[in-house]
Amino acid sequence: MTAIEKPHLRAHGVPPLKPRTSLNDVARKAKVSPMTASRVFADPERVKEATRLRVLEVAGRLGYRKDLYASINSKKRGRLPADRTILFNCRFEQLLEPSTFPFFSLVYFHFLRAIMKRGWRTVLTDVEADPASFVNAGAGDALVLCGDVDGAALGVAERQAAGTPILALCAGPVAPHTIDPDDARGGAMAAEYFHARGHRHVAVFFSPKNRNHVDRRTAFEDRLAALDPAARIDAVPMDLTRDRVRTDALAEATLSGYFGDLGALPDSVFVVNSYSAHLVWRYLRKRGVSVPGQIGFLGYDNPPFYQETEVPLSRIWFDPGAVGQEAAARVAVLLEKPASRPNRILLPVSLIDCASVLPKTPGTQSA
Amino acid sequence: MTAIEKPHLRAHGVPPLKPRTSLNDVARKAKVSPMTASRVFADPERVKEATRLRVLEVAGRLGYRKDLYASINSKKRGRLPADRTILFNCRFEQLLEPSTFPFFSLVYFHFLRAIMKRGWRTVLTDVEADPASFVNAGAGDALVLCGDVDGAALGVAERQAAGTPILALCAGPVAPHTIDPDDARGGAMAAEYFHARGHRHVAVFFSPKNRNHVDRRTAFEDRLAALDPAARIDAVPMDLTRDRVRTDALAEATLSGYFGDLGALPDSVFVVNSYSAHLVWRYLRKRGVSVPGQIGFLGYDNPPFYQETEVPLSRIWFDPGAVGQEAAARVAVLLEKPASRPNRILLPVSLIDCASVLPKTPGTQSA
DNA sequence: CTGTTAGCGCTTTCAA
DNA sequence: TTGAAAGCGCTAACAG
Repeated sequence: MTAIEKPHLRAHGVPPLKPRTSLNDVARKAKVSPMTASRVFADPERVKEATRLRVLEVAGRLGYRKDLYASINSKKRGRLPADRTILFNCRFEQLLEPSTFPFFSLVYFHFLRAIMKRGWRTVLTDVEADPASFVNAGAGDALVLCGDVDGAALGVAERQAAGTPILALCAGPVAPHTIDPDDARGGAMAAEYFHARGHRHVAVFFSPKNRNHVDRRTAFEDRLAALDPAARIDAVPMDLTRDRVRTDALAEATLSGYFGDLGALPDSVFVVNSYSAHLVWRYLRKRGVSVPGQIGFLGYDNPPFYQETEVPLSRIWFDPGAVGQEAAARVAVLLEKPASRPNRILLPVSLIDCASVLPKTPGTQSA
Repeated sequence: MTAIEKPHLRAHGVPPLKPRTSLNDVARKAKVSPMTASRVFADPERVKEATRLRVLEVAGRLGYRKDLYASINSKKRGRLPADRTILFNCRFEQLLEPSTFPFFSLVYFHFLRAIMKRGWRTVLTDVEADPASFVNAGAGDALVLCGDVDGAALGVAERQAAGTPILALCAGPVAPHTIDPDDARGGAMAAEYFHARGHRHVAVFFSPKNRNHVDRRTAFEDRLAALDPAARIDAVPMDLTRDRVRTDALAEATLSGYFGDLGALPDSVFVVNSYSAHLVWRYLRKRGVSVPGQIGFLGYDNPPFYQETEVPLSRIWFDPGAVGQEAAARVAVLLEKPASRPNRILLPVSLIDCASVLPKTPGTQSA
């Protein structure tokens, strides 16, 4: 009964375990056949009470517990499907440090609930943080990649999941099957929103490394230029690093650089992601710039803080719940027909208008 | 290759699946022994390239994928531990509708990360919402109950997890092993905080159905009475239902009832949970009652909104990350020694002072 | 009510 | 580099 060394587990950081008591051990000690012992746990009614109690007593004393893997495996006589596990990969940081609101958590939990209803279990992993445990998680029937993925990590994941359908969520087109918000539409809607209110000078804050953000910005610029060729757009890159403190410091510098002494403000700002929006809003508030009095504000995503400001902030958003549910539906399809051809689903976005961008009268329009 | 009906799965809402291609099928078609085919996937280097490619080709064509359960089961020759799965149960609602901040999500993700490092996987369930899928999730090596649990659901869970260690998190003493915040200390700290600032008339808002909240309130009253026997405490029950809209409506009524025409305000309010705190704060703000000018405010937990108000709000909190990590450590112990005796761990709480309770000069103290 | 037999799909071991 | 034999722990099917 000593601990066992299994090199291939050691390598993955799995500690050695003591051997378990098996059903045979129990049966032997209880002087019954393994089958009877098995019945005690699978179908107690069919075992005479005296026998059952004896078996249970022995089992308890020996610390017996059914081995799920063996159990499921044996049931495959009747062709029980084997695994029914889906690997859901997301950077833990994105789950653990929901900077302004728990977007990816919500995607995950909605996915989880929907897929469980279909009879599947989920194992959450983070290839990037811990490739070993990702590998250790074993095979899955499908792999969902949620949010940003590092290139190297993507490689590991794809190799591990070879032969398995892979679905990318809010990650851009890194896999054959993807679900993304309709970023182009989001950007265009923003342009229309400002234009309808006569705003002709808008600062766009975006993170150049995030594909979704770039798409939003690009579509925004294209649409605004089409609507109002003379409109002025200041595209301000605002890096989102993986270190929050650093991100905040960078933002501070960027914002000071852009706004300068706050002399000539743009008509409005359009911030294409919620964390940056929060930073921009704080920056302006701290310096006494009134929103929407002095400057219009349009954010992205839908964290609670947009609603808690003195004047609630308009924003464009898409529902994380919809992402999760759509993902579950899509995974179900891929599970049925693993060879489905590549497909990119765009989720509709919508605008919540809180009048944080005031209409300008023609006379007061900026040059 | 037709779909199969398995009554015991049907009952749990699991759809029938098609039989899978097995390693033997592949081996036969590729004209190699099952062993060689096995090596192609377990240890490719050891198979001659030509053979390997042939096997892979056939496997691809037949849509073969390794059966995890069989694989793990067979490895037990060397006495590999069996399952390594922990059931983590939490009401989906609590995960999906983080009213003001994602407390339980954070507990879960922290637990997950810590327990994965130890080589365990996690399956998330909600007995209450879906007992069937809970049962269907299979056996686990331990069960963690997180947050409120309904009595009946608790029964199902306990029966299902018979023989397995059960750990309750922030749920009160519903299981032999528990981890809870030190609510008594939290309440006492609140009392000391108000007393040190000369506040002698405090309204406590709490949810009578939540054990943690009641503990906080009780400890608060006891301690304040001990410090200042003449202090006046208004205990205001504020129900947290599972329907958010209803909760908000009830809160509105309760608050109107308590504050009336806002004539005689208490010195301070102490709200023992974050969602209620949010509601109380909004109520006061909407009616132009200034915090902390006209009324002091002490909240509980640590959602971001406490920091976003004009004057940040003081609060007592404990770290959800600590709950998750402590839980992982405790589960690890229970896994080693399943027969450990019952144990209740109290997590330290601390106070973040944002001066949202102003010191009263003796002359201005209320009666 | 209980036992016997056979077998789940894969892998270890050992021999060729 | 490959294969044959044996076995993982449990359970379906069928007998008694």
